[in-house]
Amino acid sequence: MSPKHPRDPEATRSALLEAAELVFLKKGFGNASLSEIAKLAGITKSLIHHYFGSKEGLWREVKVQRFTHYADRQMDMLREARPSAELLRASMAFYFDFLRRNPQIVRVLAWMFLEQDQQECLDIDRQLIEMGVAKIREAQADGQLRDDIDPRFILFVFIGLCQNWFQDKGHFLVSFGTDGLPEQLDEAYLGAVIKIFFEGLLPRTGRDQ
Amino acid sequence: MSPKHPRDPEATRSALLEAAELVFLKKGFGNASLSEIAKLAGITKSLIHHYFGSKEGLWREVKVQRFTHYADRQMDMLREARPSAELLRASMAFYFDFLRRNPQIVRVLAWMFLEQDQQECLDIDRQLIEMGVAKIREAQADGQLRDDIDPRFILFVFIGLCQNWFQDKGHFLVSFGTDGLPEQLDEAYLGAVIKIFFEGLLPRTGRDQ
DNA sequence: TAGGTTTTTGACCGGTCGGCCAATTAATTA
DNA sequence: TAATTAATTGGCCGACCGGTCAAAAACCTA
Repeated sequence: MSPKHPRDPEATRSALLEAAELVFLKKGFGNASLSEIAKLAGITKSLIHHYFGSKEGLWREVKVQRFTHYADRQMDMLREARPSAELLRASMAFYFDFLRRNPQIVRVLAWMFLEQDQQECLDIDRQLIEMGVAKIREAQADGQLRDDIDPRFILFVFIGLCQNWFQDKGHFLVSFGTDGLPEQLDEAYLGAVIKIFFEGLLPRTGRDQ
Repeated sequence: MSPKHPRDPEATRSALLEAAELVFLKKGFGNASLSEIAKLAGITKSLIHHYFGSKEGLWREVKVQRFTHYADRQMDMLREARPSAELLRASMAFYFDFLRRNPQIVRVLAWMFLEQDQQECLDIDRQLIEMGVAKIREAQADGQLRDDIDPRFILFVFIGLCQNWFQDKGHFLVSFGTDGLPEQLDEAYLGAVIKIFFEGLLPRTGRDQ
């Protein structure tokens, strides 16, 4: 006779992680309670300790999981990007779109900032940045980007302009208003940012694009 | 004979607020405990309820206090800024410097994002934004800034580029490294950002500045 | 000085939290 | 099938949480 409660440790584990991410990202570490997470995952609180040792352990795992997923996708993008201004534009659109489809990562990064805690993801992150900086440096050497700005600042601004939108988009909606802006606000912002990022705010007097 | 425990309600109140800001901004609302705040302020927990009603009340007051201070200074800046590209540059430096000297506001804003809670400061904020947008629009009409970008996006990017630095500066330091960058990293970043923001990344072929 | 008000205290409450443990149930191995 | 291991449960613990309350202490007013 088959058991009434068949077991599936991996499914349990991932259900737990999923529930934990949901609750942690909504309420933050301190405000989240293990009982709520357990209930949402359909298991007992004790199982959390069985799989992750402690509340901190679970939170750490949630962050690492999200961050590595994030890093993997970014790495994919960087690998296939050839260094040129045109492809930097495309990379920006790609990165922007990734954040749009994975809003969790923006919250994870915000929590990491507030908790001053980024230790676990340092190595991956550094690797990511080295790749990005190298690409930009090449494009500068090619004369496709101005070379009087440190490539690290360029990359930082690149990332920040995208993240910032999804972090403060709500702020924009309620305080800036959307009168006269197109339906697809995300695209409109991205378009504006790309213009500013590449061409700047000052009117161009020459015939350069 | 003089009393052993002289009273000073205002001093108590502000000591309480100061301690609360410290603890709340460090740990967040959920992780902070009233006992810790009270201890730090040198008073009893009960006094918190006497002055602010509840933990939420105290947190709200901390945020409002910080935010209005922030808004006041920004308002000062906007009032005296004449609309021109040159003064937009100066405004950016001013705003940047304000954030540097008031790192708390960056954390407050981050907490507000994560808690989806900006209700209390909406009116002030909207007022601020209207002023900023008006200035930019004037500068566009004068031909000092390109006018094919919505001024709201310009203001948003303006603010974001500054905030982003102080939010992710730590990230920059550990992952980007500082080799070959000047001692005053803040200034170096500001300089780079101003270049990008106004002139863009693409090489300028004409003789325009 | 007498009476009333505000500030401050310390003891206390019910509730929830994270964590622990012994017992039970399912899966694995021999 | 028997023995072992892993997954899962429910009950329980001490600690701490935010909040309440009555009383003491300082201040104000008359």
